Amino acid sequence: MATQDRLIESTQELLWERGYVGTSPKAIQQRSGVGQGSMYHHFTGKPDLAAAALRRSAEQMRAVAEADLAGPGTAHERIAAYLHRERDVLRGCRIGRMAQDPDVVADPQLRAPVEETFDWLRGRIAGLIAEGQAAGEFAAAADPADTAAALVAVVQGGYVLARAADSAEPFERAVRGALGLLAAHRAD
Amino acid sequence: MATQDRLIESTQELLWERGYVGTSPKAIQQRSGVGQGSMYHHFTGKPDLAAAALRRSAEQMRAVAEADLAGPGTAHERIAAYLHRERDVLRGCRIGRMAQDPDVVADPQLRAPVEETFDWLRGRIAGLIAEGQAAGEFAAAADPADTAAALVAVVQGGYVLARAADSAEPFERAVRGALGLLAAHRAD
DNA sequence: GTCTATACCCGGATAGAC
DNA sequence: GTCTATCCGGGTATAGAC
Repeated sequence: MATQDRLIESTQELLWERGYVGTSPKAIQQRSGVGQGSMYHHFTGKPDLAAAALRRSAEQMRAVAEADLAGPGTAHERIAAYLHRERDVLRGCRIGRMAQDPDVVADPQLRAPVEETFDWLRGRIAGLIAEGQAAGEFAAAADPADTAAALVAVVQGGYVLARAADSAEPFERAVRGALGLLAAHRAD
Repeated sequence: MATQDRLIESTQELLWERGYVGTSPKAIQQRSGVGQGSMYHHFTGKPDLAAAALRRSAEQMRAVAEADLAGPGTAHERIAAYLHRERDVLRGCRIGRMAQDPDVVADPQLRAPVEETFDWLRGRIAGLIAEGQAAGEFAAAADPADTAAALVAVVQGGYVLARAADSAEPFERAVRGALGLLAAHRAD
């Protein structure tokens, strides 16, 4: 693997595990096996490398979500597949985690991939809900964009509750609860 | 105000703004106006002081939530009041934020107040939902604990989406979306 | 109780040799 | 491209004087 890729991949992992403030250049060098000079040759510094890592994580998250959302089945089934996807719940969301870090939120280069990912995800799910409404699969009363925001929030908040409890259970409850409420909306 | 209280209060603020890793003893001393020696006289170190600050924040969060949840009105109205409470959305939740920090999650002293707060909140809301079901106000199909977890997760996840977007809008959408789904569950 | 001095390692980066 | 040396400040604390 190319040196840049090893740096980016190690940075992705560390950002996920320890956040932006908690991730040091030295730790990145150790995990990637890339030396100091080499790292600063390929990237101008920590923010630059973190931005590259976040862009890649955002791409990957999008691809993984799209795999479920574009799958077979009704809108409800595809949303349920997304929510029930197997996850390492206690690790949390590598993109959502960044939203807690003030240094990330303050830097447009770092915040952009985070913002874009959630904008896309909310829009994608809102589209599915609208589709389901058009097909008579959901009641038409709910606003698709609001409902989509709620569903995405349940996942992100589910991670918070799971980490707080040091157990995946609250995440699973939240997802079941959300799908239960959504089911009540089905037109049939 | 007593020296301890100034230290605790400043630590509460800094933990909220910058998280545990992002909060240094030096910053606490500067914000509180308390000197180095004084700080280490009253607390054994950063974890000790952070634990005291988190316990206090947990108490306060609980009191604020209880004010809405124990208010007048039906179960649905009280839950809606809690969800719609005026918030400085972009600041996020001072307790939920801690769940992202690996050093907090790894230290039982620090994680305990976080875990207890969310356990209490989920239980309190689950009780309200059960009450509403008994009164015929909600359909009996939904599991109260699951639904409560979903509602709490919507709030926590709403903060994540809002900070990602640098706007309160996604939070408000998520709350509206959740209440919209909940409304569909009303027995009438 | 509070102050100043001191310690030691880490964070984040630059410089210049190879 | 990569390595080692060097820099300066900050993080987190201890020691001992007042």
